[in-house]
Amino acid sequence: MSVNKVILVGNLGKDPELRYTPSGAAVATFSLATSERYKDREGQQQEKTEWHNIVAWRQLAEICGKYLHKGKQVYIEGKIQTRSYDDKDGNKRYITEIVADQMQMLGGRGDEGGGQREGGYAPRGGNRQESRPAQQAQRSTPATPAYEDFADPPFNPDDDIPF
Amino acid sequence: MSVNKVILVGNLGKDPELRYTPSGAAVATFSLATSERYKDREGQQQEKTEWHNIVAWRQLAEICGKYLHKGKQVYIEGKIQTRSYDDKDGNKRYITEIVADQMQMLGGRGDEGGGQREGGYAPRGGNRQESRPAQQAQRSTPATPAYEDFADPPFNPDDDIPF
Amino acid sequence: MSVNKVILVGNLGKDPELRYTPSGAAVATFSLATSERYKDREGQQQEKTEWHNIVAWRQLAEICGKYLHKGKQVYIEGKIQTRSYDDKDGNKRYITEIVADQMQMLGGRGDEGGGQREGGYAPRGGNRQESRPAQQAQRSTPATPAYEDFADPPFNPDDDIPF
Amino acid sequence: MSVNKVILVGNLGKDPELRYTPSGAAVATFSLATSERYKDREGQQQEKTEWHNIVAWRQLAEICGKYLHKGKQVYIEGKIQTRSYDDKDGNKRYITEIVADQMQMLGGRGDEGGGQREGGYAPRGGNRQESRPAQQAQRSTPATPAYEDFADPPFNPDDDIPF
DNA sequence: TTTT
DNA sequence: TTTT
Repeated sequence: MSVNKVILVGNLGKDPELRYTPSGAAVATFSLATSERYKDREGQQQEKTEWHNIVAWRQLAEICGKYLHKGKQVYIEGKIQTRSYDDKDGNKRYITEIVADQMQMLGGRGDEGGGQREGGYAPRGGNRQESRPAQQAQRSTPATPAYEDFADPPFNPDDDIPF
Repeated sequence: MSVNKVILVGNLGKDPELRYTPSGAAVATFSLATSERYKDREGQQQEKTEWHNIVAWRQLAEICGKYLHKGKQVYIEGKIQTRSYDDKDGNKRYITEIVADQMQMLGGRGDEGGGQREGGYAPRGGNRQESRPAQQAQRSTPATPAYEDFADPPFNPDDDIPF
Repeated sequence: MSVNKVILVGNLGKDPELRYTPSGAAVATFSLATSERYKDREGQQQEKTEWHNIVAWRQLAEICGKYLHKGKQVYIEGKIQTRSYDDKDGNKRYITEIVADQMQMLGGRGDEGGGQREGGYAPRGGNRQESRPAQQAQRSTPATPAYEDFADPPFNPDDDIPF
Repeated sequence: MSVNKVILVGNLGKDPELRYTPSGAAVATFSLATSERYKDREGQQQEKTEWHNIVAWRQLAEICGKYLHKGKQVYIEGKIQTRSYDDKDGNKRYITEIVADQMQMLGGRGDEGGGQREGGYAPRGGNRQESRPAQQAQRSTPATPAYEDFADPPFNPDDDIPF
């Protein structure tokens, strides 16, 4: 019953740090700058930069560690998460991070890209029919497209297409 | 290198239609209304309604078919897709649809809910260590949280947590 | 060259607090809960709640103060912002907030609503021609719609429509 | 009570077309490509391109007409809108467009940028107090930041700041 | 019609 | 700490 979604386009302040948990899961962290321009009361153009702590896990972490670098412009989609930890004086501290579930490299040539999703999903589908029913080819074309016309299951257009 | 994302909150115009492809994949379709209020030049409050064609596949289709109904308020996240088809006169026609990959029921109690994603993802992880290393419990609390402090891999907080 | 966008659907943890700056600007603050369900390693359904600090300014603050209350479900669109302040021991602390620029009440009847934007924008347009050229009514209908067919300038459909 | 939001990152297929309505409002139109990669059933990498019809009005239209060009990578935020028109045979046709309300140029150097919003908003604020109350400078630093600590009204940090 |  |  709720939505927690963040969309950022910004530049990395440093190269990502890639680490591994004891059980072997990759985790990449980096900071991302977004900036906003505004005019102050003297009418001067000013700029204000916001720094975001980005965390990526598993396959997406590996890709971030491999392809991102300081200054790179990226699109990040994820969720907001606040963790608590105890600082050196034993006080509870909070840190807010963006847990990425999608990353897109933007802009530069020399930047090989492709959208990347978190998680390394298993392939869909499986035992699908190779043969297409003959009558499908003969179906008439009604004014309203029937369900057979849905040409595109998400993420795997070749899978399970009914015509 | 691109992003195609739609976020809608609106109400169903009718009950969803749930169908199956020849190979057995579920597909649900429904129309969703969003409305915008504005003042016309006479200063009268006006309302303009936009109708969106929503398509959901597989597990998400099943959930839509089972739980959604006319009038229900939902959050939809997905992508824009334009399909072509031939109308009864043989002319090429285009229809733009929103292929949903997330749906959230909103509003009413009596609406059991929970976020729903397209696809029925397999569980992550697998062979994870059950035992937690003893030294983890003794670690000091540095000013900067270490990677062991990342408490929350996305979607499966219990999996692969390093402390 | 950057984007900083947050979209939340959640419920208020308390009634909003509405205050005014010395110069008279309204500011509303409230916390918003979003929750995520997941299965732990014992296969038990678990829920994790994230609390977001929301800040709204000016007209949007007034609306939040007037219409929102504890438990209300809302859609919030805004940006992430981290402020620093000095705590009682003189240490620099950081707090991350969502500065709202749109709010939508969701769900309940008895909730009069309508999308609300930050800022109290001035009306658009101004000296527009009341008379519509006669030939507009006679224009033919080409296969490709001309610019005159754009029926809908955003947010104010009656303003500046060319036909 | 509804949300209709689109976020796109893609490349222009052609230079934008900039036109003016009879009453003088600028309107820019262009098509934007987003592409998705997927593996077909032979395991071959495939690409599917989606073309979006973008419409921008007024000040944003002028900026698009001036700075965008074929191939340029942009971020677009807007809403989905379907218009109807009559084709040359007198049949009602529908076209779905994205009415942009924000545009960001991405990527290229040689691309002067800055976020652009639809509408040419009037400046906020106005007669604000120049002098800051003396006691503000002396306030103590409580554990919980008070409202006076809100350092940043959106879009105009210098306006109406209470300390 | 773009881009990788 | 980035970028324009």
